Amino acid sequence: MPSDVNRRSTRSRVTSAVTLQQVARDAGVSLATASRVLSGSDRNVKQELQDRVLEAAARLRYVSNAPARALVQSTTSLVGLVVHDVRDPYSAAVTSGLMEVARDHKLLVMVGPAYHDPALQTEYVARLRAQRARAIVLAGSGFTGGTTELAREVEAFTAQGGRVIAVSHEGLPVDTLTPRYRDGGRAVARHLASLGHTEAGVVCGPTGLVAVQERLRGFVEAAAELGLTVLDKHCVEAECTRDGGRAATIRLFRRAPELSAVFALDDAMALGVLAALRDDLGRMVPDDVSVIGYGDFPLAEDVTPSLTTVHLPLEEIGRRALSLALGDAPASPRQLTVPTRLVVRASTAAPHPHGS
Amino acid sequence: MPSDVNRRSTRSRVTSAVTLQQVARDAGVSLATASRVLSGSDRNVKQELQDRVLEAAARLRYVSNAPARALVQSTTSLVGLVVHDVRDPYSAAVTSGLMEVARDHKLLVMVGPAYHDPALQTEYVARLRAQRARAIVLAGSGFTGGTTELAREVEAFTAQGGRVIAVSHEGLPVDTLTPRYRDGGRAVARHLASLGHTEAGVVCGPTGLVAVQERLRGFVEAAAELGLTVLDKHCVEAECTRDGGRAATIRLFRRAPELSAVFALDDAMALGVLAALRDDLGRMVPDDVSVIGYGDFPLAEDVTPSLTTVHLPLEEIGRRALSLALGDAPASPRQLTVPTRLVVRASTAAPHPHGS
DNA sequence: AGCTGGGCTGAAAGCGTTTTCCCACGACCC
DNA sequence: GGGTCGTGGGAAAACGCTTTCAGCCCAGCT
Repeated sequence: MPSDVNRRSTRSRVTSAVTLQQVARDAGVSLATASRVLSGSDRNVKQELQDRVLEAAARLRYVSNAPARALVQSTTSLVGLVVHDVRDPYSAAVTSGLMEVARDHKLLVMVGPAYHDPALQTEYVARLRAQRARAIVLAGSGFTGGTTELAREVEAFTAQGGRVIAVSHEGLPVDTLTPRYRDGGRAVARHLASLGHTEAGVVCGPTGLVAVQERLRGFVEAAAELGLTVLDKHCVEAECTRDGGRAATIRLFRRAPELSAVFALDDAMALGVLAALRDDLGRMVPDDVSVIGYGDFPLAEDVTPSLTTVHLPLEEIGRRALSLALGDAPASPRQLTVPTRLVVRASTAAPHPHGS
Repeated sequence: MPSDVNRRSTRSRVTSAVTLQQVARDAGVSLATASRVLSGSDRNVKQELQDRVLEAAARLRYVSNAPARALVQSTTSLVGLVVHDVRDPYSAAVTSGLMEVARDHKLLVMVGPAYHDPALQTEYVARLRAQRARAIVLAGSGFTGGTTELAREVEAFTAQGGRVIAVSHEGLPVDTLTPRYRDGGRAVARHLASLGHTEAGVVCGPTGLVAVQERLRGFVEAAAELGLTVLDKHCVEAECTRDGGRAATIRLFRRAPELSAVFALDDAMALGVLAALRDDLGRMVPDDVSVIGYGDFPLAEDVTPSLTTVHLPLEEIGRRALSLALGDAPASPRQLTVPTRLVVRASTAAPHPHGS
């Protein structure tokens, strides 16, 4: 075995990476043979040479240069994921599910937060296109409008052979995966009606978001059918945070102190609803007021009382999105859905008799 | 302008990506000139040619092939981040901070969860090395031992010119960034002592984790100095979750019902402590018992009562880690620290007079 | 014995960039 | 007016890999 290799691995400030050429030389074979052994080609290589190559590669801690590989194979093992904000538990759940699949396929995941900014999202897709990512999952929660630049960029990406899956988006010419938000809203109405509630208030997020619109719509539709009264003025809008929910609840009960149930269109807001009822309004949940959230984020189970809410299978969405992205491209964009499901916990109960 | 370019952009199932060669041809210049214009070279190019190239590039929606670029420049715009679990709020905070810096430098971030598994971590570093990532931040929270394979891999990465920053790790030959956990523990003891507490219990996470050990150590040291009694048997260990904290608290108060203060070594556990005191033990916080957490995760402010806890500047750690990684490599590995800080909220108060 | 064919190996092309090197062209100076 | 320099453009090499293609060797057949 040649000794110049050893010399190079001794003490220099920065050695450049070990190349396949070096492995080949070290094993006494040609570049081609080394490549065949290490890149899992279908060509046979005699056992002895194989061993020599593997041994040399291990000794030098060789890992193949992915960019070089990408260049010749014109495909990478990279996938991109665009989320709203990595700190947001919804984004985190989708990410986690997606990474599970990524690991099975030995793919690396590039994650980028878009903070609900279409321009950021577009820029990010462009950079993923430059990287020749194999697939992109857009899970930054869809806004209505402002997506034509994004659509252009997505088109350029798919044109060069990349696959894109959008979650809860609309207006993109790609496969789209959407939770059945409306079903969840309907289930909430059914649940409240079946408990005997006759009137409910809604604490609502920004109505510009598709997800919010759909949740509300399902709820209102079903409520109407079931005789559950939901007045427009009992539907207060606020920021999609705990504080937003709290403030909204205070406003809501100032207008309608007699309400026996509140539906928060998001779990974070539901937390605020609980806080407001307990700390600001002195109402017991669920004895005086029932509270329902939407999303079923990890803490929903842990708060007191534990939160009745609509479960979104976010990890499943992440898994499914990437699985789809790695499968064959369909002839034309598909609209796919995932089910939502009401999870009844301790924050809902029959209304207090004195109320009605 | 040649028309074969237009033809190619019409309707074929999968067009391969636009290349610089095509842009050059389209602009009527050489490959070299096109490259100089688009890659921000320092060579001058006459204004007219520049315009032609830029116009062609925009028209074709050209983005340069990052792998090809990486090959020739032998550097990429990719950085790797290893966390424990993307769903974990601590990991998320570090990630978020790091991504901020990444965006400023136009870097893409590859995130991988290691789930406290050294082997996974090692494999991940190897794959990032293959990608020729520019830097890696290891923020998967350090375990004691089992890291020699990881160290090897990290060394191979730095040998090929990559930079590595470890957060809360030990035993790696790279710059290490660690919160001053012990200071935080000391501050907790001081706070409790100054409120007049004379004895405290501890709800403790897995003692195998460096972070846990240090937090506890600082607390115990300072407690001893200040005359705050912390008996070994009042130090109960459990899983680092809400449920773990809850169960541990019940055990703790069965042994020592007279305790006026509990220090949970992690906020998630502190939530469990609050739940146990309220729901299982019927104690008021902070009137009957003071509770302190550690970590200051986003919800600490939102629970009731809001949680006094030790703030870890996780986003700052993320930012700083990547900034360090992008800076010059020091002659020898540095040990860097970030401050921790007690945040006093509503879960701590002077002990109830009837107790002492 | 001479040929054929199968099984392996190695030389070389090519992937899309950046960058070096060389050349042409004016301007400038003596 | 001829050399020298500076400026800007293009040809070609190089990056590290995969893969095609040609070549070698030996077994098997006629």
